[in-house]
Amino acid sequence: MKQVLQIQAQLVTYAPPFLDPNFAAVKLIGICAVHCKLRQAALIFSQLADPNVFAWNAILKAHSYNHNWSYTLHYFNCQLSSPTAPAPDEYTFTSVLKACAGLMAVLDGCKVHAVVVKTSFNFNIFVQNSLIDMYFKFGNSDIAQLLFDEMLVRDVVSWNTLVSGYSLCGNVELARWVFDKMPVKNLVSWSAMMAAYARSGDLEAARQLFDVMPERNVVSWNAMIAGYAQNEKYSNAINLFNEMQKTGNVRPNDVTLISVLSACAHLGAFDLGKWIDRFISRSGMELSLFLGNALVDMYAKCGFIVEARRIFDKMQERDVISWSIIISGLAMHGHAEEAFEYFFEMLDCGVMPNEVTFMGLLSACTHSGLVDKGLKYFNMMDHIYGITPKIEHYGCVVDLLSRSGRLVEAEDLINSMPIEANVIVWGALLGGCRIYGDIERGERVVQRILELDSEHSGSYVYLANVYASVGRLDDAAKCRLNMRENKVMKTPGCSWIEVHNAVHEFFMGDRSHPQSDIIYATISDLMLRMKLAGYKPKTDLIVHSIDEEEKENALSTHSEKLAMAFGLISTSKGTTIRVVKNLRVCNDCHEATKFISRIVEREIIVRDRSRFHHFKDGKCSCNDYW
DNA sequence: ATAGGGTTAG
Repeated sequence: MKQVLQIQAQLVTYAPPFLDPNFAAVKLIGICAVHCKLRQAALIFSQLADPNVFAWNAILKAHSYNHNWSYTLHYFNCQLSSPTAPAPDEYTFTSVLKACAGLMAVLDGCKVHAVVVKTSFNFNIFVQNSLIDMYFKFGNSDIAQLLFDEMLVRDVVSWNTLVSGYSLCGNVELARWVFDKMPVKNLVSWSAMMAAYARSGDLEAARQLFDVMPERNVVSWNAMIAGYAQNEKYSNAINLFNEMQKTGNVRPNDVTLISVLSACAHLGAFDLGKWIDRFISRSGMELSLFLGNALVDMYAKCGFIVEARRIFDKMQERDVISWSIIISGLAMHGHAEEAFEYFFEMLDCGVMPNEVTFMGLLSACTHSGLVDKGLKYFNMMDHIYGITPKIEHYGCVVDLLSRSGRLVEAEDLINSMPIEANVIVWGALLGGCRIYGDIERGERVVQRILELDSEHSGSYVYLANVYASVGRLDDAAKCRLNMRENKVMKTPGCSWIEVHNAVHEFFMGDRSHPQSDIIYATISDLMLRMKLAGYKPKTDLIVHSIDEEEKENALSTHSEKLAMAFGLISTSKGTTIRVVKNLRVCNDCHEATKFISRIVEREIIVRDRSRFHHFKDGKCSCNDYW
C-alpha cells in the first residue's frame, strides 16, 4: 500500500505519456481492494478522465470483493446513467450479480438478469454461474436449478455452486446427491460439501469428509473449525486449531482467528485468546471489523473488560455489532453507567441500535437493579427506533421487575405480551416469586410453566422448596417423587477453568479429575477455615436429603467450588482465579466465594450464564444482586 | 489488464 501511494503521487505530479492511465489505475485499484482501502481505490478511479471498461470493472470488483454491496450497485448505476461510460460486459455482471445476492436485492437481481439476457451475456459461463449462485441466495432453488439444467457447458464451479446452493437452502441430502454426481471434484467441492454437513449440524459427517479430503487449504480448515464453533463444540474448535498449527503448512488467516476467538469467548479460554491478540499484532495483520469485534467480545467474555475497551478504542471502523458487544460486555461486568455512556456515544456516531443493542442495555439495567431506566429503554425500542421487542427483551424486563419485587407489573406485562410467553419469561417471574415468597402467584406460574414444559426442573425444585419451607413435608416429598417419576433432569452444573493453556472441566460431585483427591482435600480445608471466619453453609437450598452433614457435603462439591479449588492449587500465590459456569452461580457458592477470596487473598472472577462476579477481599462486584 | 464456487463476530 505504501508504494501504491507513492506511485499515485508520482502519477499526479508527472504522468509518463507512454503509460495508459486506465491500465495503471486497474492495477492500483486491485491492490487497494486486497488491502481493504476502498477510499483510496475510489480516489484513484475518480481521477480518471475517461475510465474504460477495465477500470469500471476494477472499481466494481474492489467493492464486491470487500462485501461492500451497496457501493457496487452505486457504481453500476453511475456506469449505466453516464453517457460516456462504456457498456457493461460479462466481467461487470459477475460483480453486480454477486452484490445483488449479498444484499438480497431480489428485484434488482431480476432486473440485472433481464439486462444480461437482453445483451446475450447469459451464454457466458461466468455469468451463468453467478446467476445460479444469486438465485440460490435468494432462496429460489427452482430457478437456480432451471438455469443449471439449461446450461450447454458446465464446469466444476457450476457444480460447486449447486452443492453450496442446496446447502444454503437447507437441503443437505440434495447437496450430497449433486456432490456424488459431479464429474470432477476439486478442493472447493470437498470444502463445500463438508461445510454443508457442518451447517446442518452433522459434525461427524463433516469431520469424516474433512479427514478424507485429498487436499486442504486454509478455507477447508476454517470451515471445519467454524462448524465446531457454531455448533457449540468449542473445545473441538480449539483442538482442531491446534492441530492446524501443528501441521505447519497452513497459516491461519483472520477468518480462522475469528472462529477460534469465538470459541475462546464461550469457554473463557483467555490464554489462547491473548495469544491470538499477540499473534495479530506480531504478524502485522490488519485489525478488520470482524476481527476487532471478535477480539473485543473475547476479552469481555473472559473477564478483561479493560482490554476489551482498549481494542474497541483501537478499532478503525465500528458497526452496530461492535457497539452492541462493548455495551453487553460492560453490562455483564455490572458497569451499567458506562454501558449507557457508550450507547449515547454510539448514537452520536450515527450508528442505529438494533434489537441486540437493546438486549445489552436491558441486561445492564437488570444487573444493577435499575428498574425504571430499564422500562424507559424498553419503551424507547419500539417508540423511537421502531424495533419490535422480541421474547428475549420481555424476558429481561420481566426479570427486572420480578427481582425488584414488582410482581404484579411483571405478571401484567406477560399477560399483555403480543407474543406467546415462553418458559424463560415465566421462569423469570417464578424467580421473583421465590425471592419475595409469593406462594400464591408462584403456584399459578408453576402451572403455566408445566403446561409449556412438563419437565421444567426449576418448577419442581421451586415447589419442593416452597412446601418444605412452610412445613408441608409430605407435599415436598410428593413433588420430589413426581420429579423422579417424570424423569425430570436438572441441567448438570458444570464449571471450567483454564490453567496453563488447558481447559479443565468439572461437574457437580465430579471425581474424574486426576488430581481429585487433593482438590477435595483443599475444599475440606477451606470449609474449615471459612466456618471459623463466620461462613454458614446455606443448606436450606438443598431439598433432597435430610441429614445436615450430607447437605453440606452436597454443597461443597458444587462444580464451581471444584474448579476454584483446582485453580488455587495449580497457580502461584496471588494469581487471579477465573472460573466459568454454565448455570447461575448458586447462593451458597456466592457466599462461600466471598469468604474464600478473603482467606486466600486472591481475586476470584466467576462468569456465570448471565454475568461476571468479581470477588475480592470478601466482597462481590454484584453487591449480592444478581 | 478485469470475472464465478467453499470459511468469519454480537
